[in-house]
Amino acid sequence: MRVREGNKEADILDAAIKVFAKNGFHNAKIYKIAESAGIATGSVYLYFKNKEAILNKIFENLWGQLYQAISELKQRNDINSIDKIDQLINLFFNIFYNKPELAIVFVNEQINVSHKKDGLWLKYNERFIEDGEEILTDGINKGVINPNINVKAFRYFLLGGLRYMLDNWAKDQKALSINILRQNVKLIIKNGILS
Amino acid sequence: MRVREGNKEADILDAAIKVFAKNGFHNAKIYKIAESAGIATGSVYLYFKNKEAILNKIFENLWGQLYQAISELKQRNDINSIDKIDQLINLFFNIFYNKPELAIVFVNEQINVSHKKDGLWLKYNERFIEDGEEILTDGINKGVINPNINVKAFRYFLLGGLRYMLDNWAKDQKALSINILRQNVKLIIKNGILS
Amino acid sequence: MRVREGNKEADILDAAIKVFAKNGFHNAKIYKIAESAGIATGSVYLYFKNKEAILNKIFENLWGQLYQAISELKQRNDINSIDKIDQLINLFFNIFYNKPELAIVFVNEQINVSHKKDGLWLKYNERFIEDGEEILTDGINKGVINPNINVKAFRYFLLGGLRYMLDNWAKDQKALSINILRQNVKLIIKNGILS
Amino acid sequence: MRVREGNKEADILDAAIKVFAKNGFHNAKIYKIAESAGIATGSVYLYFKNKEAILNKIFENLWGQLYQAISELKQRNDINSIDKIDQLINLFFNIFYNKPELAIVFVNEQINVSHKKDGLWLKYNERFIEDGEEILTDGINKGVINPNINVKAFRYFLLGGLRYMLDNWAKDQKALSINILRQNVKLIIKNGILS
DNA sequence: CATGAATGAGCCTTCATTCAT
DNA sequence: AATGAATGAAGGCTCATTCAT
Repeated sequence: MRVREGNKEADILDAAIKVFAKNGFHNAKIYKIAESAGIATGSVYLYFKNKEAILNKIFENLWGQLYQAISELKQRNDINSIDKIDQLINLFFNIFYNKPELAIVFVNEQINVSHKKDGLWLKYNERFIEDGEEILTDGINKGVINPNINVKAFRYFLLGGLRYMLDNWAKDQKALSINILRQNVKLIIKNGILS
Repeated sequence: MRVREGNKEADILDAAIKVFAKNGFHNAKIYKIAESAGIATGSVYLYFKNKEAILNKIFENLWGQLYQAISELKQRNDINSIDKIDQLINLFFNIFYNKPELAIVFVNEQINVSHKKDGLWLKYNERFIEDGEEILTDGINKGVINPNINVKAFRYFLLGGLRYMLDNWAKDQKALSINILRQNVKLIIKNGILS
Repeated sequence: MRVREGNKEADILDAAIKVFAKNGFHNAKIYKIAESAGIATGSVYLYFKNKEAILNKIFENLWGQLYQAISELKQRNDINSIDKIDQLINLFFNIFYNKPELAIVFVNEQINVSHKKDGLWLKYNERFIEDGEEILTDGINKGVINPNINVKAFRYFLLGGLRYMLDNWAKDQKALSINILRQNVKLIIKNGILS
Repeated sequence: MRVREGNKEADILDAAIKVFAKNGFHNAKIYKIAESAGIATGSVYLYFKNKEAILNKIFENLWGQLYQAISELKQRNDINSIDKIDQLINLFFNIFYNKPELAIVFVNEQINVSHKKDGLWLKYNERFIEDGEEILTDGINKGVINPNINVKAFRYFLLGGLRYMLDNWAKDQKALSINILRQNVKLIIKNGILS
């Protein structure tokens, strides 16, 4: 039998991230992904049921990583809630630091991932949200975070802000350093923009 | 494209917003838009060159409106920069207050709008950005806004946060009132989350 | 609007019968059917949901015709059961007399027709069988048909014999006249082969 | 194609009969046949040139058996023509008695067997037909069979009837015993259905 | 001989766009 | 202007067959 050299599944995922980032999910052609992965078109289907399953796997990996990290973060006793949110922000920048194409996919293709309950990414996502809200609530209860902040509203705003920053950075990395973005998020989130 | 009584162009745009919001640009069928607009499929092409042109027009209208509003806002002398940013935030919530479907299209389909230079929306968008940055810079110069804030980073963060909030609100309007969202953005932006 | 000339649905069915007869259902290409019908490939799908639906329609028409005919035959009072069976045999030969390709499809593609309950052909087929068995049972009860004949076995044998005859005739019409076949079926069925 | 212990060629043929019977030739997947035969997909091609060759072999074996049997039958002097036809009918029922799946393949997939002259099954088939017609002609000449019977028409009718009976029996063996079918064929063929 | 991963030709189907009326 | 039937390019996916091991 022919033995697989390397990891074809990973090759396909990497190729798909590139093609999805460049063309968007709907304009991404399977044969382009296969070409980029250095395999034949049909071989894609040895590893993934269909085009959507590739995108699902990308998000499964991503949200799995995000959930794993926030889960550990939540349990730490050595830092307070504000520092945990600081680390949470770092988390996003670190994950995408060397992967601008992944950032573009993360931000723009979430809408195309299947929301069927069989998706593992959805579970990770839900748990991530739970842990994130828990960190915030904990901060409010402990008096370090403004109790007037609505947890859900904060989540939307922070995540949305991060996503849009990452997307813009990824599309033109020279325009603005990722670290400037990181610092500004933290600054605004913690202190607002008043001088 | 002559516009008759009943304004079919507007009918098509309204229909397209509904269908784009529900299915996404790539899964939106022209015949569904036509059906929703109460005209025949082929008639869509009397008013728009193609599917993309419909989306372009939606964004042209939107960014035109946004530019118009920020332009006026910028020139006001009766309020300071912080209040102008306050009004800017209001602007977004007000525009989409009764148009959740338009919010969904605004947030999710920006990526599908042609970036060719012939697009009027792009000009409005650029000018909107210019005016927005001017308001912020002005605030910094006048000492009311923290000078450590990077103008571009702030723009990405605020717009991203607003977009994501609006998207989530639009998809489940009962979950969180739009005014809670509005208040929280302002609170966070101005004061941060520290208690 | 473009007005249909002739009857495209009928054109497609005729074309499909030709292509199915020549290549079999699974080797029949939609573009070949379209070509034969004088239309574009995509136009086939204006009239039929998919390839299978074309075959279904062919069988719906056929069994509808057969059911209609046997239904009338059953109710006749002017002829006895034996004559009804005689007419039943005629029925098959008459239907396919000028349509050898249809005969080939009828015999060979029945197996590829969907047996889902939504198929109208199935209802016609079931009713045809009911009426056929009724005619035979009636003949037995009235003493004109040998009571040792099993109704179902007879049905299988007669229909199978007719089908195979028609198939062979259709594939080589010069080899044996359809009327010789017709006479022989009747002869054998009624009297057997003993001299 | 060397045959080893366990006779993989036979295993493949048995597996193929099952899969062909269940799904039909065109919906039968090679990997399913291999799976059922307990070998790897690629190994099928060590024993058969391609999918069609498997079907050819099935028919070669079948028609070889049928030819062999009719050949012996033809030469017998101890029974008359009518009894030979009786035995001929038995022949079909006996061959498929314990092999309903083979019956289904025999009846439905004949159309998919290659008719290229290189097929051994075709020779057996032709010789079978010759011998069968000879038996009938002999019966006519000896006055035991009705001389009005057309030999070819009789062949079509009998074989068609038998095929269809076997197919229906194989698909629902509980509905009607194979022996009832057998008796009815003989009854009808010999005496007709008149009472 | 045996394996099963890899290949890639091939086709059904969709749907944005066109155009005869 | 309006219609909607007709078009046909395009691509996701299947699976018989191959071949490196």
